[in-house]
Amino acid sequence: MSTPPIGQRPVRTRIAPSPTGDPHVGTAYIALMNYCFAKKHGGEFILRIEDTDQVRSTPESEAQILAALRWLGLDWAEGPDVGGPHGPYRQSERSAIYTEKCDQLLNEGKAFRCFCTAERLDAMRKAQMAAKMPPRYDGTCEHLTDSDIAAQMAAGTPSVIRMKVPTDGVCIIPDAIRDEPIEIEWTKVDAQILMKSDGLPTYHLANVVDDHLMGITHVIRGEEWISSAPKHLLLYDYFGWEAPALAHLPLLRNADKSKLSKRKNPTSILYYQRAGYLPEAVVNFLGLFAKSSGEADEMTTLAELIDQFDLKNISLGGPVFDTAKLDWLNARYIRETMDVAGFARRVQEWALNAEYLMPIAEMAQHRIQRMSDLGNLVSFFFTNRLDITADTLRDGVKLTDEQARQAYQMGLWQFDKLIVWDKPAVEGVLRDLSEVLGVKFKDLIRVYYLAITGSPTSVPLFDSIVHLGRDILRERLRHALELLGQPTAKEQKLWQAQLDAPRPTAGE
RNA sequence: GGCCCCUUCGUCUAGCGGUCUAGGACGUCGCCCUUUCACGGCGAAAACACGGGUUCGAGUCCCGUAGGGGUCACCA
Repeated sequence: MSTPPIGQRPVRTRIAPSPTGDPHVGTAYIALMNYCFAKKHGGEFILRIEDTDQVRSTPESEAQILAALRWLGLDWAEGPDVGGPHGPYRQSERSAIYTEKCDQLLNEGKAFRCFCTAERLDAMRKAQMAAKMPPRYDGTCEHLTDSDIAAQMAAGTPSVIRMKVPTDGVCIIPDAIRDEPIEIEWTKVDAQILMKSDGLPTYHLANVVDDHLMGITHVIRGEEWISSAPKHLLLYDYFGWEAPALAHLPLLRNADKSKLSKRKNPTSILYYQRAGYLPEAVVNFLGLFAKSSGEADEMTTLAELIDQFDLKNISLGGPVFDTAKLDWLNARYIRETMDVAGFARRVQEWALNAEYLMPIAEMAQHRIQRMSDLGNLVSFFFTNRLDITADTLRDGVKLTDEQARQAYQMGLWQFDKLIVWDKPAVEGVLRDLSEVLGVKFKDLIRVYYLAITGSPTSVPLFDSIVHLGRDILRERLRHALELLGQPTAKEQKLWQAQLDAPRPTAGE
């Protein structure tokens, strides 16, 4: 019945991704740290899907994240696909648990029902900002009487549940990779919404409840969570649970030091896969951020990484995700860890496999006379960066350079917005773009053919884009902009406005 | 802006008061090897953000300043 203190229990860590997009290298990095920590201490690493955001979560994203982590070799002992004693491992299937826990807080007076509308809260925050005050919930609903609440409920007014927070004192947050604990005053902590009006919990509630129920002993997560750590610690306290040890890892950065983003860098694991990186090289590269390199060879196996793993070795400065060293490592894995036959096999697995080849064969079959024509026709499917110049992009093009640059930049924005990645969606973006730019569809398509395939004529464009995937597409468009000239901040603003302007036949 | 985190070569980092005229790796550049390219070998340029303390002595400890980042959602 009585659980031993966390320090005496077997280590259990988790990765808890939200399935709202492509599998991110940041997720892989955090997962690797959790994985290594657990293995180092003979513990277990588990996977939980945090899909309480009904609007943005998709099953496709979940499947891709699982596949990506598997590809990297970070196996989990428990998870939505493999089950386990603490399931279900998908938060959308655990609603009843959260409702029960939340009701408990409500009954104990540690949380309260709130009927404030989004509009009122918006106005409130604006006013607070204007008055140079930190935007915080103003407590309007905190002291409603039971009859007030009953009346509102009876009237069917939508409501959320918020947690109560102390009005004075400071929250001490011990952090496993920092020498001193972090301190945050309780007055700086907002009355966080625990339960949304759709009846699903927010991250804060679900995360705490699940970490406890799943026996997580160490929460190793990104630095972006530091400021909400007091809420989590308070929840553990409210429930009378011992909080797990916390460790906040520095965030991976773009070259300009901002938080790693797909706008400035390829961030999808799928991209690195498609670009021909080996999973062992990717893991090795990510592991370098947590390994005190000293004089030792930086090429290390996952086993060595685990063996030397220590949270204290992690540098606190956010590392720039610069893949130059990844390229070098990948080259070494290619030439040092496999013989020729092994290398040939890896290449087959990479892109010369039936799954990847089939759609290409379908597109090419009716466009060639000899099989030897295939190489020139579809080589763009097997390369990362195209070997082209600015003049390649102008071959027979009716658009001006400026229009072409707009077409590429706008495409970059619009393709990123697509939730479903299929042929009609891709075609929709391009048709829409031709309208916005006021150019013939045919003329617009040509500049895309050039940037994507490197040739003015090739296999069907929309299918090609779908098959290449959004990451390679993004890279090709970015490359095209590099060649033709990066849009200035002014141009970007202008073009963005042009896209946002209402149109008679609005796409999307 | 408030709060919080962070700060050694271009990048990843070693350094935990004296051994630092600051070490390694990637990248860059040069030379060598070589029918090309790559690999490999040798070598070079390249950093302690700034200002105050503490100390016999500071990259290492303390305090400021500057800079960067994160966060302030019915997203995680």
